[in-house]
Amino acid sequence: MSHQLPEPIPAESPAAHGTARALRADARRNRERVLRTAQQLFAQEGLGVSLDEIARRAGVGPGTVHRHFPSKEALYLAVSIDQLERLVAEAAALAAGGDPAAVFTLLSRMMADGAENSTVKSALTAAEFDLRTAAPEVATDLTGYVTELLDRARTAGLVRDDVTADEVMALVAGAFAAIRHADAHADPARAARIGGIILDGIRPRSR
Amino acid sequence: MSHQLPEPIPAESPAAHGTARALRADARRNRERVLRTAQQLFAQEGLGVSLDEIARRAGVGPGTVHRHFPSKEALYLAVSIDQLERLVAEAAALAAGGDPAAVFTLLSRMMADGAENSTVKSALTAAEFDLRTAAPEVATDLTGYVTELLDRARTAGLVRDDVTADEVMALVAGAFAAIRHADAHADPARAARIGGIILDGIRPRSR
Amino acid sequence: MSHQLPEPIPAESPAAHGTARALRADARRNRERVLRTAQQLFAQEGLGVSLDEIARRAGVGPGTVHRHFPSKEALYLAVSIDQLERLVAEAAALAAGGDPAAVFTLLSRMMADGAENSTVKSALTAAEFDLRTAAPEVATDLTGYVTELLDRARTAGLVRDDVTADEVMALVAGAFAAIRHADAHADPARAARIGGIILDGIRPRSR
Amino acid sequence: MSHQLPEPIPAESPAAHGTARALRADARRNRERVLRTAQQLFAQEGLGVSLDEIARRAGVGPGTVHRHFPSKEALYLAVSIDQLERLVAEAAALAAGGDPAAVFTLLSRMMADGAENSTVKSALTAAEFDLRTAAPEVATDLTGYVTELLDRARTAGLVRDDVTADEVMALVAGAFAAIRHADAHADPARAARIGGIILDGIRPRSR
DNA sequence: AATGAATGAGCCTTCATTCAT
DNA sequence: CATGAATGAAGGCTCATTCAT
Repeated sequence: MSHQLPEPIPAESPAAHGTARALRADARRNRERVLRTAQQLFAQEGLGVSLDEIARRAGVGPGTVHRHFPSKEALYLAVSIDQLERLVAEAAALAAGGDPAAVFTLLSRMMADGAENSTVKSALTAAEFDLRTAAPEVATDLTGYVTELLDRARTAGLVRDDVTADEVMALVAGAFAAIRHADAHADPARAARIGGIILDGIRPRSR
Repeated sequence: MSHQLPEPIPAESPAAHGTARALRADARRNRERVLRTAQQLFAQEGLGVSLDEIARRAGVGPGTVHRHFPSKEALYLAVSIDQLERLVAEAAALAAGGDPAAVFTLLSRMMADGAENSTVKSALTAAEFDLRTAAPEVATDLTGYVTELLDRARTAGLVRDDVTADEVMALVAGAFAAIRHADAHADPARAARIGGIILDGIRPRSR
Repeated sequence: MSHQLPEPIPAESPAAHGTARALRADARRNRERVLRTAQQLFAQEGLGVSLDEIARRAGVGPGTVHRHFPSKEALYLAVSIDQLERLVAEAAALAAGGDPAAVFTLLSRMMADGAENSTVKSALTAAEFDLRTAAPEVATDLTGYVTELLDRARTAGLVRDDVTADEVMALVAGAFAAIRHADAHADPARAARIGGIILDGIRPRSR
Repeated sequence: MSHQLPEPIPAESPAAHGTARALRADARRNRERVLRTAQQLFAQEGLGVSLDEIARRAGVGPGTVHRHFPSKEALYLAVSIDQLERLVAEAAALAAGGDPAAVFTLLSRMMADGAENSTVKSALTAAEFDLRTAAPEVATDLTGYVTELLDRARTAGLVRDDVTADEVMALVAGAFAAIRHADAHADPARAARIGGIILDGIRPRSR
């Protein structure tokens, strides 16, 4: 939402004839294609994939990739932000509902996402490029929702008193890594068990 | 005969103290230096660091790195194995003692190591190069000790019945990632808290 | 549609003359330049020349060489095949004519080529990389024509009965080496004399 | 003979005690070993072989190779000269006999040598390093004998009037290449046939 | 005099980025 | 705006040569 692309104010556009509009639609389609392709390839092969490969698979020239994403880092961040935004949308929906255990739903969902698509993991882990610096708002948005849901669960006695939202986020990143390490990508039951153990860790020690 | 150590007229030698007996020691020192430098740089910057950079920082030529470690993978594996071997040694010591809670000690130690030096994490995660293939014995040894200590703890009722050694190892890898994600490398207390939450997850739900 | 040639408003185009239609022509020119430079340098210095040197002398970057010829072997083969194809064309033309002595014309021509440009020699010698494997058709074509012309000459009593096409080819390679060894590259008369001696060897002992 | 190694005048040697003599014998044995190994490897693999490989196979350290042959070129030239010297010896023996056809014997022998051991070929071809510059005397010696034997054969009407010793040498180099090209190294009969054709070329056209 | 570790220039190749068309 | 050719700075690795022992 607050992260729209830098768009040259379509209303005021000096060239409002048909062809320009068509091109812009094309451009957007290309951008989308590159983004999607990059997401897949980053997920499958890691950050090592070359931009040429991404361009080839997206069916565009390398120059086109560059026009939309001026550097590899920019593309990587765009992919990450894209994924985060989806999570934020889910978090918002859960926050709108009244379930006190919604944090667990959200966290499970995050873990599952990460298990399937390790780019989310990378996105959150932000190991190589700094997502928090580049797109502070989305990250903040997500943390905000997690905080809200966490507080709600705490009030209901469903999570330990001493655990913070930051730590919970870190644990999600940890769950990704754990699932990945156990090669449990493809075994949802096993991935769920590992994620479950970590979630159990944030539950209160029962009396 | 012709291969005797070339002793430059021992009587007249200007430096007759112990330090003179180097050479092969020098080679070993270089190897050690490269290994240590690589450990640091891999930990700090990831596998992306160039061998030339490692050589430069170790104060040797690129060829020297190559002499000791004929490929980047070989160097990486050497670093990983080196670290694993230390863990195995610790695990052995703990197994020799009788503490039923020794798993927790070992796991805490592993997590702390990983927090300080994410190469251990990489070593365990073995994402890029396959450690399990290259040095199966060390990895097996470690798993063996973990299994032993885990069983002992289970017998004492200190861990859940349903958790396996593989999962525990995966959780350690997850803890590394979580600690790293929380930027808690440098904050031992925080790292300990995060690690603690994960360890709590493998404890039995108390009665 | 979206992939049409981007014609920058043809009506207003400042340069509407023929010369503007380059680009792909540029690429082809570069390819040609690299090929020619490689031919020369391989001929002068052997396969030892570095690709960087070839690039430098062709006035392009090393990457450009790589784009057109993905490996040194590929470049070498391209050079060789290029030369062979010219020979095959000549052989075809000679085969089309009716001269029973055409073999000698062809062989002389091959020797002269080799004298000027020892890459042909390398191409035929195929010492380092295997041309016969990589481009079997061209090599086969050439041998085919030689066989045909040789048979024709034999029928006319112009060559010994016992000499085969393979041996003739080998002798051509030998002539290259002989001419090269005598430093007769630049002295056509001398090169011709040496080549002539070898050709005389395949003529029947007269009676 | 005139090409003996630079030997520090044994008679005047300041250190004439036993150990020095023993060591010198060792050194000579090493030199011989390296030379022989280099000969083999150059012949089998070409100039591409590394000095380390030569050292390893000769059972000495790389430093030892360097002590005897200060550069790769020096080693290569030493190998070549060594081979040439053997040819010169043979040529001298043939010149001492009275056979007018001795040139053919010598040339056949040279071709056979080259077929078996392409270093001789390289030595004569002197493609990469310039043998004629580095060791003019041996080359001159050989050419001298060839000239002598050639003249004698010419007088006896066994060779064409117009062929020179230089050309004959070049043809020998050509024969090496031809034999090599025909893959006839291992097929002496075939190699002989190819060599024979070339020799026939220098015979007078029979009346 | 031999050893073999160290050096470092250079090789082939890759790839993010720029730019002419 | 898209294209894709060109660029050129690394990267990993090799190897002739030097040098401490």
